[in-house]
Amino acid sequence: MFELISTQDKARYGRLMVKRGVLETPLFMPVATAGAIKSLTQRDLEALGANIILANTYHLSLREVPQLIHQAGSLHQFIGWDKPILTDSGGFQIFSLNNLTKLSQEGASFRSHIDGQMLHFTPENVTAYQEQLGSDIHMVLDECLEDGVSKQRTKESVDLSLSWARRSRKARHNLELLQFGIVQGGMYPELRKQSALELTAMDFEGYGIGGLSVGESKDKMTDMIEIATEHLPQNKPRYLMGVGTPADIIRAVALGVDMFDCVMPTRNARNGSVFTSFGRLNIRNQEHKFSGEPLDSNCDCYTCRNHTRSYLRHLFLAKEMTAKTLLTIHNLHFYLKLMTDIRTAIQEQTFPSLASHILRVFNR
RNA sequence: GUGGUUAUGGUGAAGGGGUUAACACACCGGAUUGUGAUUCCGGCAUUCGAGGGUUCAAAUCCCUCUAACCACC
Repeated sequence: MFELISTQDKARYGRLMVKRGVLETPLFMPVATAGAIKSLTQRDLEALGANIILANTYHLSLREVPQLIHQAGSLHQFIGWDKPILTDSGGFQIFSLNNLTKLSQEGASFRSHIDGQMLHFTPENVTAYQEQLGSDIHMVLDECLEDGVSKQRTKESVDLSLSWARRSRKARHNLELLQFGIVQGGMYPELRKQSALELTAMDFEGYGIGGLSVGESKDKMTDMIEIATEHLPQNKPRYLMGVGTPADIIRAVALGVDMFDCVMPTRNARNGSVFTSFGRLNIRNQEHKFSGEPLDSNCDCYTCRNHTRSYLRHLFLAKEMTAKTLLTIHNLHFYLKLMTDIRTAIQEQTFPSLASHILRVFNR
C-alpha cells in the first residue's frame, strides 16, 4: 500500500507499506547484489539508517545459493537483515550478460559466468523464486535494451516484456509481498506510453522504470521518465531502476519518481570517488596527501567524524580494505542524507531550492 | 692487490650497431548509473653509471674511470 502525504508540483513525499515495515519516499536502496553491500557489515548498514536494500535474483541463483537460503528459511534470515528487501528479477543481466544469454518467448537462458551452468529464467519461475526468497518487493522479469536500438526491435522487446509481465502477475501467489511491473520502450515515447498503460491495466503494486541510463543523453532520459510517470497511476510508487547521480535523482524526483537504486555510491567508493556537499572528489589525488580535513566538513557520517583525508588516502593507496569500507559508509550516508533532505524539502515546500542547489553542485 | 661479472625511469627488468628505449609494478590523472568492477582508460626515461673514441648511425663496439657483487691472494 502506498499513500501520498504531500506533494510539490510533481514531486511526491509518501509512505510505502511493505511486509517488514513502512518506508518513506522518495527513497534510495543501497545495492546488495549477492546479499551484502560490498565492504559493509549489516551493522554498518543499520548504523547508516538504511531501511531497504536491493538484492539480485540472478546472483542469488548461482552456485547453490537457493538451497542455502532455503535451509536458512528466507533471504532475510540468511543474510541477517530483518528490514525490507527488494529483489531485482535478473532482467538487467539479460542485458549486461547478453553474450551469455538466449532469449525466447518462453524466457531467458543464461550460462552462469561462474561455473557455466545453464539457468532458465521464466516469468513464472522468477516470480516463484522471489516469493520463496521472501522479498518485500519483487520485480517482474523484463528485457532491458541498450540505447540506439531500432523502433521495430524495441517494439518487439516491449511486447515481449509486457507478455512476461502479464505472466508474472498471474504467477504471483503471496499477497503479502509487493510486485512491481517495469516500464520499457527504449527511447521511443509511444512505446514508453504503451508500456506504462498496459502495465497499469495489470494493476501492479508499483512500477519500475527500466532501460534508462544505458548510454542515452540526460535530456532523453528526462523525456522518457516524464512520459512514463505521466501514464502511470498517481497512487502507486514509481521506481527508477539503476539511477543515478545526485543530479539524476533530483531531476527524477521533480518528475514524480519515488524510489531509486544505484551502484554509484558503493562502486565509486571502492574506486576512490567520493560524493561531498561541494561536489565529487577523488581520494587518490595528491592534493589530499597532507590534508587533516574530513572528506566533507558538513558531513556527520562515521568516516567524517573520525578520519582525515590524509589517513583515508593512505589506506586507499595501501590497498587496505578498510579504505573501501570507510568510503562506502561515507558515500551511502551522502545518498541517504540526500533522500532525507528531499523528503523534508517536499514536506516544507522547498524542493525547488534544494533541487537547484544540488544541480548546481553536481552538474551531470 | 689480482682475476671475473654487472651497471638502462621510483622499482624489477627487455633490448647485443639503424633510428618512437618493450613489459610489469609503483606513481599521477580520469571514468564508473536495475554491480560479470580488488574494474576500465590515459599519462609517466629526448635517454641507457661517468668521460673519451670508432661509425653516416652507439643503450648496443673500443679505451679510461667509478661503483657493486663474486672468486683468489
